[in-house]
Amino acid sequence: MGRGRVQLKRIENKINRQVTFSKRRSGLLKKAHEISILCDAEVALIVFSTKGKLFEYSTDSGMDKILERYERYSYAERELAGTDSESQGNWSLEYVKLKAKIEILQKNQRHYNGEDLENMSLKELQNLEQQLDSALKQIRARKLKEKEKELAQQTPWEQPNQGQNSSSMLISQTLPSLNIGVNYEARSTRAEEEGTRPQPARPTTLMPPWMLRHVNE
Amino acid sequence: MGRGRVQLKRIENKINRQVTFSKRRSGLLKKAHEISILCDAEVALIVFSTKGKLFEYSTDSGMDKILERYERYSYAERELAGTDSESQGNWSLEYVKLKAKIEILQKNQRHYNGEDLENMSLKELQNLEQQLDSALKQIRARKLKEKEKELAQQTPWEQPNQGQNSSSMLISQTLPSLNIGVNYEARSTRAEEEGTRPQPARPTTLMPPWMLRHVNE
DNA sequence: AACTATTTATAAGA
DNA sequence: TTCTTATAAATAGTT
Repeated sequence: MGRGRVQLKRIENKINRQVTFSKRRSGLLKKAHEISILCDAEVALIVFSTKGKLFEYSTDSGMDKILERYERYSYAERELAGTDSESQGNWSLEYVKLKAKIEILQKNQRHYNGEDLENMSLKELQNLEQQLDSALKQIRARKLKEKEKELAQQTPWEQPNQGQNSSSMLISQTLPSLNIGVNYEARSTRAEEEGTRPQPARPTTLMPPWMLRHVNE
Repeated sequence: MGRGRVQLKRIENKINRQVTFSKRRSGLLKKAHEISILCDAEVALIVFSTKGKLFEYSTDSGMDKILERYERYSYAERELAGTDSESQGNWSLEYVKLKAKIEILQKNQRHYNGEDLENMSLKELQNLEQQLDSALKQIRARKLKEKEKELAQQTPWEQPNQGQNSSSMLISQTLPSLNIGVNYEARSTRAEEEGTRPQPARPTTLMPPWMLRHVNE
């Protein structure tokens, strides 16, 4: 568009190419934005220049979310292809497994949110209920503790009870029933999240390691 | 472009929006392709229609490669620190990122299990409590329904409930221990036109969620 | 799905 | 680089 037909061919003149890139890039971004607004679409656009500089546009839902959605969407189709296409790259297997693990975790989380219950059996539901019930108990115990602490802070003359010991003890006393079983422990030592406390060794895991194998690998 | 100025605003008329979407989409894809050829750029374009249908374009290097490159690029920017030992391989960054995501999900899940509450504030605890409380309500409602169904099945003169539900329930009740793992959520093949969330008839993980809990560690 | 009247995008030039 | 301008392209409204 402009003073001459466009030939779909790499522009050899470097300067020219750079200029055209700049112009067309902004045009492309603009149009991506327009379609997203006008048509209520979710758009993600990524452009790397020849020199490797990144330009991007994404609907306000955010690039990551869209890419995730894309992964989810296309993951299914790829998987149907079967093992051979995946298994050639050593890492892609790893990757796929991690993805699968995430899927499972997310599904699980939906269950904990009371979503997605349609296909659960009675037994599964009962287990889930019990689990949540006991979790609630612990949370309430903890809440109480927290409130006490708050109150204590309002009475400066009192020595504020400083016991995270006592609190955690209380908790584990309240709810010993679930933490039975095989101690499958393999945490990596990353502590990037916020409250980085040296978390007390976690007993955990009712599931024998061999069961975990599939998910874990 | 066309017989009237364009207003950057969602087109309310549904038909119109759909038509415009179709036209502009092809225009956008074309331009994406053009810039990639003319300017030798690497381009990835993802568009989800309102109805959730996916359209995509990517330079021949392939969508995955570009997305990977993107992740690497933006990841590097976001976390200048970086796990140096990992960052040499291109894929390992992806890997690390997934790992991190899993960590977060797991941490979350621990909270849902009533564990790891020591560092949560009162407000967080309250939110969590509320969340679990409502989840429990839903679970109990669902349980009730499932019980009813079970009862109905014990009366042979009644129309036998012909659900995939019942069969999967039977299976998971009979031999929960064997169907673990591996079944990475067989995704149903994507219906073309249906609504936003193509996840209606989810065919259950064969693994009971309460077992999955221990994926946690 | 085709057809234009117009608006936009942009290749060249300054 | 930025602006200007002639023209090619894209496309809104129509058929």
